Amino acid sequence: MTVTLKDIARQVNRSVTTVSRALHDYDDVSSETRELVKRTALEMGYAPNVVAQRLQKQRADTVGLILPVFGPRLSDPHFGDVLAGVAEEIASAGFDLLISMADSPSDGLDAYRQKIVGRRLDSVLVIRTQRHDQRIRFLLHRNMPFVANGRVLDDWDFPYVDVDHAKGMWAVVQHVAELGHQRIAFITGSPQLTFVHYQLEGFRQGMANASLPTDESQIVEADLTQRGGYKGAQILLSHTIPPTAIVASNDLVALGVMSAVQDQGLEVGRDVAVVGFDDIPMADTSHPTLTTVHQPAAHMGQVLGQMLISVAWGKTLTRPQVLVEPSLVIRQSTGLDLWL
Amino acid sequence: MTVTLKDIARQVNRSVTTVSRALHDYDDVSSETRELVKRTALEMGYAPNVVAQRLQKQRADTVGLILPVFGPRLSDPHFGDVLAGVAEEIASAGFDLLISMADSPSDGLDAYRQKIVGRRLDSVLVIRTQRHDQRIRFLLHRNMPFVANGRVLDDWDFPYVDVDHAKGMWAVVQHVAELGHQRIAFITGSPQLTFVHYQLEGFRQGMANASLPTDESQIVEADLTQRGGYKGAQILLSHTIPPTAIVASNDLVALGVMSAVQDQGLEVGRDVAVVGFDDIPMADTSHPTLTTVHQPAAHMGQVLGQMLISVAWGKTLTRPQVLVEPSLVIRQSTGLDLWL
DNA sequence: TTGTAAGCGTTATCAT
DNA sequence: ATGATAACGCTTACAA
Repeated sequence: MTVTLKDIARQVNRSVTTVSRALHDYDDVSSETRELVKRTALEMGYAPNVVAQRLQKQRADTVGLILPVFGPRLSDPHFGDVLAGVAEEIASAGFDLLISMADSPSDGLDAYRQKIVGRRLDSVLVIRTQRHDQRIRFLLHRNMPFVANGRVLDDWDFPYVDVDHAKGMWAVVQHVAELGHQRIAFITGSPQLTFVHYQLEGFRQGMANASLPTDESQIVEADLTQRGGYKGAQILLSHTIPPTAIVASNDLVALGVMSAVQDQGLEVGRDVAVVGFDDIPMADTSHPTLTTVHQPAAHMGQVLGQMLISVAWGKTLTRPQVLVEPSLVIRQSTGLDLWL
Repeated sequence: MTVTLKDIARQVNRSVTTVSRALHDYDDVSSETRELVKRTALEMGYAPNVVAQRLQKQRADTVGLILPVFGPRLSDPHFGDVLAGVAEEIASAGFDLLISMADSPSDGLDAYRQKIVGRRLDSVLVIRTQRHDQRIRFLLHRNMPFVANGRVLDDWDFPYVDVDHAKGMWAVVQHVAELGHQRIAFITGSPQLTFVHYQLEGFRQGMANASLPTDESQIVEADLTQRGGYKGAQILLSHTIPPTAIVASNDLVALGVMSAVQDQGLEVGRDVAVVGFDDIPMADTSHPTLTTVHQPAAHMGQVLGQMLISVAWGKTLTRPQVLVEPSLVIRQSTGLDLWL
């Protein structure tokens, strides 16, 4: 059925070795043979068996991503953009992206073992890092090439790309406080997540810097989805003294918040200011448009992709830790003109 | 460095064969040896070399997706949801999802050749089908296992899962016409795409059924993104007689349309009705919420996943062609209450 | 119950 | 310029 080197060899009356070398343009094969081999290969519809090549070469030319059970879904636009950047970048180096889902809730440690030790992957992308991330501990311990999209709180040395969430959130609070808001609420994801941790840090520092007290009851934890934001906002708005501004851990949550605010008959930007994080495309076309913190998702994906390829090749990275500066994008949901 | 069967064999003083059989629970190996082997394997941190297993077994346990150059981006929520369904489903069968990007604009025919003939993939998912799709022709011709998410216009027999776009769009027009709209515009993607073709068919039939003339200048082609929708709406609204309703090929486009409408100082649902297609999560939290055609994305993904595994195993499908009934979801963007 | 040997398709080494 | 041989790590007849 499938055409192998052996088939071609038989056809052209040469050895398998010669055929292999001819196809790879080795210069110790006569031009006639080379031509003959190449033509025959084409005619017979030959394509190399990548699996065999890999067994021989001991490389997989593949970057892996293991989706944690409680991680971002493939349908999260920000994550999708990062991933698109990664895929694009590694594709240009001939690498593929292998996505598997962690079956166990143990963050897929088993999956890592199986895929990486099993030589199926040359390097691994770790996403949605946690404050003390078992996956990273495991990968470091097994000495496996990986790059993380996010940091950890432990003092470990490993390559990552992250946005400065603390600084971003600090700028958010600053902006909202300058608009005159005093009761600023925050809908977060699990504080186990590193980026949430840093956002909280930035939030608290921002509040302190604006001489505002941080009311812990104004900080609610929710699923990092629109539904989570909707529910979180409902809780906050039902307080006897509801907040006048609601800040969210990401844009999806913020969109849910806007929806809840509007369903209460309130106007976003006038009655309640809303701020997100990520700057997904939706943030610019929602109504009102969403004030948020911009993350260069695709670009970060590309950087991640380059790093993943470098570590896959065993190179040492010239710049293993990349911390991207976020930027505040002020739009209608904080109703700038109305509050000044 | 890496632990192989040979290493274990040496350690326990048995042959590689015995070790292999012990690990696979063959019953012709003594329980003592089995225990010994398994314990040693665990201690040594053994994980099978999947590449070698595959070369031997001649299977890849991998489903492939080759992203066409002009296809949906990973950041498209609807597509992400479908893909999540696929990934989830095939993961439970121990399959992985391999994503590569077509480098050539030739729809990735080369990529198909390389990956499938190269035995790297057991089956392939084809997305965003075109009216006469070269990829499908190629796959059929090479007799390769695949499942398409979408149909073609040629009379070919192959497995697919699709939504009845014609029926969905027909229902949209029906709904909008019943609200009293006469000038109904349509922002589409390229008519080369099968789903756009069927949407156009449904649109025209719906218009005819409502005794409305189809004005071709009211049908504009755009990128299937929010930006595309924004631009398309701008064009339509600048007509001397602008439409009172704008229907879009998907929700992303519709969200862009809403944004453009609102930027013109018009109110969506009152001045201009807007309808999308897909029912992405955003459609429910946008402001106003978006009337759209629901597609059971995750479910379709799961069905696709099951079919992909079946064809990968060479099984014949009991139900190779699945056409899902869409359902109209009426929300605020067609301002039902206002028009009645 | 265990071991030997062949083979999956490819590439690298060493002869010729 | 070409070929024989071994090796990558694993599975599976077949033998013992």
